[in-house]
Amino acid sequence: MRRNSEFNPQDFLPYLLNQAAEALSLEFQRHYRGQYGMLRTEWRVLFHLGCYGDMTAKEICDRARLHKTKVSRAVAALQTKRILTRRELERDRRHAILQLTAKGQKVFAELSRAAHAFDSEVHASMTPEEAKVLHRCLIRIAGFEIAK
Amino acid sequence: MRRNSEFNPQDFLPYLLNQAAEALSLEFQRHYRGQYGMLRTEWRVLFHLGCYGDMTAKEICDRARLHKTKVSRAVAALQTKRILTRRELERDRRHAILQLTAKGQKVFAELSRAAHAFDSEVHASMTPEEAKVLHRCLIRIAGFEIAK
DNA sequence: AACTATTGGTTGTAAATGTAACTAACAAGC
DNA sequence: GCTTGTTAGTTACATTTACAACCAATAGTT
Repeated sequence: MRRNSEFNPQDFLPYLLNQAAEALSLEFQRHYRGQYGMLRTEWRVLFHLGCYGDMTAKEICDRARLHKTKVSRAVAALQTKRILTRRELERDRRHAILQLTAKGQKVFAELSRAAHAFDSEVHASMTPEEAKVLHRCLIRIAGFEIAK
Repeated sequence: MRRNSEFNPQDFLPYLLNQAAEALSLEFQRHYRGQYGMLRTEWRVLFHLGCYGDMTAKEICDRARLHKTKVSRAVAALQTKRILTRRELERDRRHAILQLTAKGQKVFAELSRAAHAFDSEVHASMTPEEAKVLHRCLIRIAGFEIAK
């Protein structure tokens, strides 16, 4: 049996997008994983807290589009790593505000710097115009257009 | 503690890319998962066999950038689903050529059609020019430029 | 032929993820 | 007050994945 189709995997956007995302994620992993032994979800939680400031687990779920169990476990892990602490709200004890510790802030600052550098490096392979189009398309595909 | 950073997650390419990829993958899943109970890796293997024709597991690993254990298990699953068969090479019995059964070809044809439709739908949200730029950038990021 | 290395692929086991069920706190209706 | 519903979050269990060890076939060396 020969080639069944004129369809090329690289022309199928979900596939191509996944490959590109995987390539970048894998490479950036070494920063949070190698240096701090963090998992992807842990880095995401730290990232969101660092970028947006203190918030509840629920807010992280919504913003990062992560399931609550994933966030729950990541928060627990970050807690034992002394990256963040939880402060229960007395007016509604279901909520707990998560906030970075001093150590958490330091780690975030370092990873944030690495992220910036990494991002610049990736962007170096394209023109400013390309970068703009890419960003616009991805925002649209990710469905962020309304949310923002 | 307030916002720690001017860094916006949506400006971090690995993150944005991941969100976009996840959004599309999740949506397309329902075709191979809902209709045929396939896992992502199984669909990928089928996809590659369908697009490129018969090949060994190793070739699928290389092309699809999947680890051999993942492919091994996906192949086993597709075999019990009667989607593909393996034919050992007599001149080197380590290799086995994988090929789609008649049923496998039919399933591929259907999913391939769904994939095309899905892709067109996604592309409908951008101009041809944007699509070209997006494709070019993603190919570069995925590291396909040389491989192809 | 015997010895080592490499290759293609599988299997075992631990770690991570997804799903559903659950708990606790609050809110709303009666 | 009590009953029902909703929300935030955790836990338990099943599925999936990652990583390392493994096996069998071949290639390369002596």
